[in-house]
Amino acid sequence: MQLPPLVQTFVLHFGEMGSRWGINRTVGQIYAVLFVAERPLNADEIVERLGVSRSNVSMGLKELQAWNLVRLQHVPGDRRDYFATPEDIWQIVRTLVEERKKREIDPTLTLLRELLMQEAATEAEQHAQVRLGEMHDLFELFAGWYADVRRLDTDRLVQLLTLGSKVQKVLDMKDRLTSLPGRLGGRTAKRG
Amino acid sequence: MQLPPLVQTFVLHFGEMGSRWGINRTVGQIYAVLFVAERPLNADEIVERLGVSRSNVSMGLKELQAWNLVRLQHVPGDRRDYFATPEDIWQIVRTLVEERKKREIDPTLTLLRELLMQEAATEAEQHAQVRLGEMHDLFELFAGWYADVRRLDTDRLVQLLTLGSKVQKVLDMKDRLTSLPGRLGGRTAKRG
DNA sequence: TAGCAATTTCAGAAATTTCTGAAAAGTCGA
DNA sequence: TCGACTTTTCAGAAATTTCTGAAATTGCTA
Repeated sequence: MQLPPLVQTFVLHFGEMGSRWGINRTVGQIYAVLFVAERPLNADEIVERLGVSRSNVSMGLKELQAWNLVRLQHVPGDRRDYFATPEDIWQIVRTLVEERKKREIDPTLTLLRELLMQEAATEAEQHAQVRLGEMHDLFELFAGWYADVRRLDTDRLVQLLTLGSKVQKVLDMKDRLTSLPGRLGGRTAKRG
Repeated sequence: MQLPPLVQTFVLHFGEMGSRWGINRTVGQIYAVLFVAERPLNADEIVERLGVSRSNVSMGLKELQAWNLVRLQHVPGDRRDYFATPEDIWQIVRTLVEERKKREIDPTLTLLRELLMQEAATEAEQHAQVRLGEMHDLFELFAGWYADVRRLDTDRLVQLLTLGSKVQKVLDMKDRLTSLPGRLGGRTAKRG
C-alpha cells in the first residue's frame, strides 16, 4: 500500500468499517482513497495506492458506481476512466439513505405485505400475522421517512440533523400548531 | 426447520436480511422466531424450530442479548432460560439506533478526531485533512442526531417518523420561529 | 461432594465471500 | 480491419465467517 501514513490509517479503517456498512473491504478502501484524493484517479492509480489486483479495483468501482458514490470522469487526451467522489458531501448522505431504503427496507416490506395477504391456517399463524402486521407498519413508516429525507435539499438536510436536542421542542411546537392524522400510540398506525 | 409455512418464509427472509444488517443468518432467524412466538421460548425450542445446533443458538442468543434485542426470562419451576423479544416494537427502533451509532459512527468519529490532531507533513496530507475534517463534522452531526433520537419516548418517535412529507413544512416553521445557531451550508458546521 | 441439567466455550469443519490472474471483450485511431 | 490500450468477466484460490460437536463450565439439589 503506497500512501502517506495519515491517509493509510484512514483508508484501512474505512476498509474495515465497510463490512459493517454492507460493502466489502476493498470497496471501502477505494472509496476512501478517492475521497481524500486531490484529483480524480484512474484504476491503475488506485491499484498502485492500495496494492490490490486490477480486477478487484474494477469490480469495486463498478459497485461504487452502482451506489452512486463515485462518478466517472474523463481527462482530455486520456482514454482511461477517471473516478472521483461527488464534491458535495451531503450528496453522499442522500445516496446512503436511498440505498439503505432499497436494500434494507423495501424487500422486507414487500415480503410482509405478501405474508399479510395469506390465509392463516393455525392459531400460531394468526398470532404471527398480528406481529407481522406490527412490523409491517413500522417498516412502512420507515420507508416513508427515508423517501422524504432523500428528497430534502442540502440546507434542509443540514437543518434536520442540526436540530439535535431540539427535536423534542420542535415536535412540541408542531403538536400545538397542527392536527395529527390518525391514531399513533400502541399498535402503530393502522393500514388501509 | 419445523415451522408453519407462513412463519418459515418470514424466518428465512429475516435470516437473509440479517447479513445486510450486520448480524449473521442464524441470529436473524432466532430473532424472527422469537418475534412471532406466542410465548417466551427456551434454547431447545429454538433449536427444534430452526434445525441448527444447540451451540449456534447459544451464541446467537448471547449476541441478541448484547444488542438488547431479546430479554431473558424465567418460567416458575423451570430451570431453563427463556427468551422473548421486548413487547414494545418501538423499543427495537431505539435499540437499533443506539447500536448503529455505537458500531457505525462512534469508532470512525474517534479515528477522525485523532487524524485531525496529527501534523500533516506533505501537501497531499494537508488536502486529505481538509476532507477528513468535512467527514468528521458530518459524523459528529450524525452522532448527535442518533443520540437525540435514542432519547425520544415512543410517542415522539412515532411523531417524528409520521411527519413524513411534512418534514419540509415543519422545518420551514421552525425556521420562522427560532433562530438558527451558526453557519450551515457549504462546509459543514465548524468545530470548536 | 456427587449427580444431574443446562449453558457456554472453542477447535476445527463447512460454507460463504472476497480476491486474483488470465482471458475475453470493448474502444479508438490509422 | 488491425493493433494498441483499456476495462470487464469469471473460474478457481485465498481469506473470512459461520456452524458444529465435544468438552468444559455453571448452578442447583440432595
